[in-house]
Amino acid sequence: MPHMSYGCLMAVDRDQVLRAAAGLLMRKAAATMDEVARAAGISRATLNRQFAGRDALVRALEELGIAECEDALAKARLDDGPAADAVRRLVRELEPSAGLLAFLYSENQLFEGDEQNDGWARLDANLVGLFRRGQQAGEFRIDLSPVWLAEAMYGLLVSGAWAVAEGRAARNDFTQMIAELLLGGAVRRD
Amino acid sequence: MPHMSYGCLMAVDRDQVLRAAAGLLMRKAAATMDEVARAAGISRATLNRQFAGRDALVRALEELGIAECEDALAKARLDDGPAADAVRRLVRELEPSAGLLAFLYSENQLFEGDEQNDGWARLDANLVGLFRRGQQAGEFRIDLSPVWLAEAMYGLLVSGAWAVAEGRAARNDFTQMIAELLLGGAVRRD
DNA sequence: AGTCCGTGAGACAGTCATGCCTCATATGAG
DNA sequence: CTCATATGAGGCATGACTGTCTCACGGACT
Repeated sequence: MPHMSYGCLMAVDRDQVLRAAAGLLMRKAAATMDEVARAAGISRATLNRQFAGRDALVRALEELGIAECEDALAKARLDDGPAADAVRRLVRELEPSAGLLAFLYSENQLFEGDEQNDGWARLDANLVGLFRRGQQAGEFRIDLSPVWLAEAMYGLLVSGAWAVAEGRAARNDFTQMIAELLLGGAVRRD
Repeated sequence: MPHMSYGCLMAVDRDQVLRAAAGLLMRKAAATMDEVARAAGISRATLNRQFAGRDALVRALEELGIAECEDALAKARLDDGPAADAVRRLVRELEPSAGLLAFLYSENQLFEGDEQNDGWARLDANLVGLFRRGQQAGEFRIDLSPVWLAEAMYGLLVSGAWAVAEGRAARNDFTQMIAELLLGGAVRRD
């Protein structure tokens, strides 16, 4: 039976490993388990002790992504105030998770097996609900479906993460450029 | 020496194979060469005769994507009329290529090898130029960089392709929903 | 009919990632 | 100090994909 201090350290390590894996896999989705381990600063053996196989790692990454999104949704208080402000808060809260989201976005393997984590469905429902609320309040245009707005927001988050990762955009502009484009579009307001 | 009719048929086949490969790889990026061959209705042997290895296939897919984008850019006449209309024309012309673009978007393997096809750079330059023109003409807002607008357009095309592929959006709405969101955003105009 | 050529099917070895194993080591607990 | 535990290093067997080969079949042209 492991000591409590060990258990505690393992939890920290597990999270660090997950972060490092996400950072690497975002840039190189076909990375070897050995590369992932090296990126996390641990050996392949330890990585395999913590995650039984690549599937388990990706699944854990998915769980982490869902948990972070749920945290962001909670912190953004989607039901408070104007929907546009809620969107801005949400994008800001989602920024640290953008890299992980970008990886999960490209990992369509997950959705291939028909059993997909229902956490995404819950998140989608909340997001769609936010855009629907904005429409019903007269804030948002009604010729774009809430489902599409949610999907587009996800896509813009991924694009933003890529643009920042490749140096095509400044990290400080992340929240602004995504939220402003999603809300206001490219055409100049008069 | 192959007969002319053979050469002609081979060209058609090559394109059909590329289409089928794009259609499959968009949904399952890790598909086997055998699966790709079966999706294209040919045997693995023939697939390997047409494309020497997986790399060659992906490279050919990339070439096809670039060529289609260049065609779309040419047909959209980016320099004619209001920039917003040019964007709408471009999205419409790009629609048939959206699936292929979605695959290439997730194939970050390409950009890992530092030698990336400069066709993308040319396309980027044209697209960025379009948004810059819109800004200079006072059509587009200037607080969003042309580079980001181009990146966002690419991301929205991919998101749209996914939404259509998963049945979350109607194919008929593709052009409209992308162009309108990119140009006008979610907030209702007064 | 005869010939050519593309194709499909199958077999083959080579390569690589994976998962599991053992062993030596260092660090922390008692 | 002694011991336990997690770790790193390395080896090994398995499985999957790949690239290439051979052979037989069928269609097209002469």
